Amino acid sequence: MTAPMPLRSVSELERRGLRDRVYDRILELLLEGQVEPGSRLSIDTLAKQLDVSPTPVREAMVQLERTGLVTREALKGYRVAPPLGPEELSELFDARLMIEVESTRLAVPHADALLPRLREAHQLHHAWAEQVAQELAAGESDVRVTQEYFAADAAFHHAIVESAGNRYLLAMHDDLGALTHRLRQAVIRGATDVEEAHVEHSAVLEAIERGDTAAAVDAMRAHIEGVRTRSVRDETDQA
Amino acid sequence: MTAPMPLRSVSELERRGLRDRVYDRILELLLEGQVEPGSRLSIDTLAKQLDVSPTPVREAMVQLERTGLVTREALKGYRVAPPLGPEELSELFDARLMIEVESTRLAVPHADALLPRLREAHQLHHAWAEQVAQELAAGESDVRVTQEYFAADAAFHHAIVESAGNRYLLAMHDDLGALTHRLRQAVIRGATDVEEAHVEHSAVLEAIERGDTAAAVDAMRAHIEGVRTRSVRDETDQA
DNA sequence: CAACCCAACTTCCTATAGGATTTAAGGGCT
DNA sequence: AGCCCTTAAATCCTATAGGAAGTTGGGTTG
Repeated sequence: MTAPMPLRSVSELERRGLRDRVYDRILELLLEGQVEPGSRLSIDTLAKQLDVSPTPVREAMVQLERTGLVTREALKGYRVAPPLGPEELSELFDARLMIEVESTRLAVPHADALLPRLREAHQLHHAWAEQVAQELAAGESDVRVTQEYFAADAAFHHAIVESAGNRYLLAMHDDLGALTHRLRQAVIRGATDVEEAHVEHSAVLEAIERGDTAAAVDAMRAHIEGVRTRSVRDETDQA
Repeated sequence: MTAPMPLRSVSELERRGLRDRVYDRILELLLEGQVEPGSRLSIDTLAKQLDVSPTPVREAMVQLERTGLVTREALKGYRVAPPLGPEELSELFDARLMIEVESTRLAVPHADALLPRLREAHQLHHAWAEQVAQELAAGESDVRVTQEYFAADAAFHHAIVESAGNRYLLAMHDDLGALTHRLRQAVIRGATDVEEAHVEHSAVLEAIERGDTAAAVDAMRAHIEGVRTRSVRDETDQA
């Protein structure tokens, strides 16, 4: 007979239709940051580009509306969401602060499961941070390198929130993740930014390794505030 | 010429297509709680019942997926989400606790704008709570009365989160709102529940009136924990 | 010259049709 | 009887067509 085999249940293998693949493809386009904010996203045009009919594209757009990356106006179509204004930025950081601090608090007791993945993500973050720093020093800017750096950064935070063991916290964090991503693209300005971020990550990691909840929370708070500070600094530099 | 008239900008009058109305209609059906969890939601059947084509229904379902009220399995269709298990319930309360406590903290400084609406919501909550208590004493249970009571309760919390002045907090709170609503339907068991809830609301209101942030936060925390306690108590009573 | 109006085009939105997949039922085999 | 396979119905999913609303441009009028 079929003994208790480590067979992953079918319900866990999530099945995907065409609509989901179209969603992923459009999401890529948006996160690459090549399309400028405010520009129109024509259903028919996207359908032709992706070589599918408008119907699944339309459904993917409904799904994308949720992420905040696109805005919809009935009978007028979709647009790439405009860039975040100062007050939206501030509110976004406040929300992230709340979620990540609480997640850190809840995650420290589960450090056993968390630490391996967190160390791996931290190491990747370090490697790509150096790459980015090198490129900045050389005056280049490879899109793929920055993409990988962002992914490593996101993985670090994602691991912590996931280990908090609260699916709603995780869902909220992922929701903000897309908006945060668009923010990140504007944050790398000085070469010191990535290094500072890595140092702050290290502080969080070490506190978790020691099992020091209070220190971990403080370190996370300091990190988020650090990102906020660098963000507004770069913003004003740009102006 | 058109002087600076108090004309509400067109962008604020949200335009609505058929898809949005279908969404509202299906949402009503789900929040009424008449459809049993786990049952299938056929696209075609819904389309016939609402007398529209399957296309807008399909898009409304994509939108509903986000609320957590329905679950989707590709090529198999949609189902009414199963009832929340114990751990999901616990996580939901933790998430609500985080959001509402933080919102209370942020809302107290804006008490001027908040208090009028909060007092009104509180009064409504009181009125409907008495109605519910009367019906429970008489052994009846009018669906519309409990609906109104839930709406008043939601309005109270919504007012506070809205006054926090953070759109992301508000969005997250509304997201949890749908799930919370399904939870509420199981919470009214003893007649004392609604009275206890009202007393706890009063404590929150009074603390905000005094401008006492710490007390307001504590009162809100006590309220959420109170709901949690009553929820699990009624749950075990039922078993 | 500016403002308005009208017409043609573009785009979105809903409805319908057909292909693909799942589900349920019935007959045959072990 | 129990299990499996096959067949039919129902359902979901994608594609296409046509109607409705919005957008753009040119022409006209004050």
